[in-house]
Amino acid sequence: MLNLKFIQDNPELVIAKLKRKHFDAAGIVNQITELYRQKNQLQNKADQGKAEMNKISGEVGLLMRQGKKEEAEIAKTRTAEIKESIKQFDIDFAAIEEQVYQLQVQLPNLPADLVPDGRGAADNLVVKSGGEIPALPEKALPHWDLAAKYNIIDFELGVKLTGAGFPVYRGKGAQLQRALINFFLAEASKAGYEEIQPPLMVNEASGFGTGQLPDKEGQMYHATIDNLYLIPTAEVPVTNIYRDVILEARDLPMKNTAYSACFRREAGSYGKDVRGLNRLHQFDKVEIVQIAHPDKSYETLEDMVKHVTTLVEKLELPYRILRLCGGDMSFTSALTYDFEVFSAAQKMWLEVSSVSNFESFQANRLKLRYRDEATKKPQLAHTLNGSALALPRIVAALLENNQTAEGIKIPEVLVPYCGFEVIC
RNA sequence: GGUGAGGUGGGUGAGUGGCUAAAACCAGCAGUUUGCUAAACUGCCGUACGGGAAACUGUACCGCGGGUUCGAAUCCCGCCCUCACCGCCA
Repeated sequence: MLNLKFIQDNPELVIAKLKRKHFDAAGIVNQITELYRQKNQLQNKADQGKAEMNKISGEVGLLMRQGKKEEAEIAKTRTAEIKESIKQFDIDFAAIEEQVYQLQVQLPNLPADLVPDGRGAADNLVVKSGGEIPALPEKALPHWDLAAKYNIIDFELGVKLTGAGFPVYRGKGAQLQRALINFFLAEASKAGYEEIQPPLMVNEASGFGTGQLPDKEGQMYHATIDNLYLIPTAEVPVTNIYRDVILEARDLPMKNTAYSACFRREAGSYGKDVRGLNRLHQFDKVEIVQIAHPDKSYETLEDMVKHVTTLVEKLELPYRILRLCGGDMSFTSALTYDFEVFSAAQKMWLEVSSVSNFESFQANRLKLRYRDEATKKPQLAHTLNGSALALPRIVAALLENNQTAEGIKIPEVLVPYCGFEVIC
């Protein structure tokens, strides 16, 4: 959520920037600035009234202690009217605050200057690519057929146990999962991220803090009896560590990594690229999160992009990095880089990571601040996160790209983690 | 699931109607002293929203919401959460 004062002070800038996200903010921004004015007027009136009440109460207390009961009674008679007017001011004030808030949450984050113009996926800018797309033999199989052939992932069994989108990994398939998780965590630790093992369920306050609630409620599994939500990403619990926290500037950046299973209902996405591992209800992911000083957050973003780049390179996967255009970015992001790997049998680019700077958009909602060293005042920090990496599509690409007549070759870097070199 | 206790500032914890934004201690910050470290001493040490060029100042906040009262951290009602013990159990 954008900062209210910032909107108030820079209405034209907000409107102009949001145009690049193809969001017409003029109406909302104008309403906000008008309501803000009204809000301040009301607050002034209410505060004056309350100050008067406090004064009278003080006087009454003094008179009572002096035993001047009659004078105290006289003072009391003055309060009824003031009290009534305060009550009304407070009601109006709360109503306006609520209106402002409802408008405020409708505004997406402002895109950074680097964000390319464009409406959709076709307009994203490829900023880097690497690796080589392998030339597969004629009879190359898609990963779901390879999974069955080598008996490493059982989609049917998952349907029996739970439902579609909950595959069962077995044998070397399960070991490969574990190897990838350990590899990703080890790399993150090496890069200075503190490892976190978070809860896989969160409460409402956490869901709200990172913006899944109230708007995207339908995307999370909800255990209604206990009112807990299964996390769609470790970003939720890890970022919420810093909810309502004021950090010292010298402690920034905070760097955390976490492996977690991720649960997504994916309501409404049925039928689109859902075969095999392409889109699941439960999947594994290692996430990296940083809390950065506002002056440093774009350096931090570059740093995170580099980290993810080394991962796909070490896995020897053909990849490309996209800088998302205004129309394709998420509501909350200021700048996002998507990582895609090429899955050679499907002949498709698959998104395996999304690394974003949210600037203070998330922090404002989380009340995540740091103490400015010069002014000693709390300021909103910047939050960033990225996948490093999401497993299923990595596995899909690994299986498809590395298939040979002798079996599936494991990338060298993973062999120590797997304990085998080939799946056959 | 049963029973009991409790939610106060970064932490411990005092406060049961006005003199309490809230004692005391610890941590933290600045300084004095000291050959260094340490210790001792002195001062500072909440957040948000308003007003003000600023100094400064108004209001709100003691889990959340409501109520009683001239006045509520303190009394009443509802909700949420935490802890302890017992039972069950990985």
